[in-house]
Amino acid sequence: MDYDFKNWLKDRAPKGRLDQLAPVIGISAAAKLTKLSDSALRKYEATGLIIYHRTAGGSRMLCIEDLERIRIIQHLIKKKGLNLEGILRLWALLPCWEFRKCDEQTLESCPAAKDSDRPCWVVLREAKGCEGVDCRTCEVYRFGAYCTEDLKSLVHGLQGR
DNA sequence: TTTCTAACA
DNA sequence: TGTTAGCA
Repeated sequence: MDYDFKNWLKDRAPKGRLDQLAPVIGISAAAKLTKLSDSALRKYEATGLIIYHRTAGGSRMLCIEDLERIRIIQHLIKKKGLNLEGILRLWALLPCWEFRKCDEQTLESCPAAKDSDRPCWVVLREAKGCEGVDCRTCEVYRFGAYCTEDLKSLVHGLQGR
């Protein structure tokens, strides 16, 4: 298998002049923008669905893609009947080693690759880390949010069907 | 203004 | 699931 996840992601992720991953607003402003409470947004983070930026002082900061991620979570809850735990488990099934092209040895010893309950970014944060990669910029974390609608079509398309 | 917890709809 | 209140 040799899927071009980076290009796929480039086509789906929100575009714009601004860096989509740069922290731009605090949680209070984000709450107003999304019409949710700041507690609800913190709950998403506590569950493991989103990794917010933190300021030096420890306050959460959100980027454009975080807002898009919140929109997707809302869609999955309201339209698809999932709950927060369900979304987490769905994302836990992403084959992260395919995205990261881990070698056999790395894959064998990786706790995230064996865990079907929690996404790799949750597992590896409480464990060691993924070769020092920032999960926020990782394709697994980012792709996960966008794949839920058409992961199958991606796979079919890449197999030339 | 932010953090977190807990009660409650 | 999400809001609100109370607190530091």
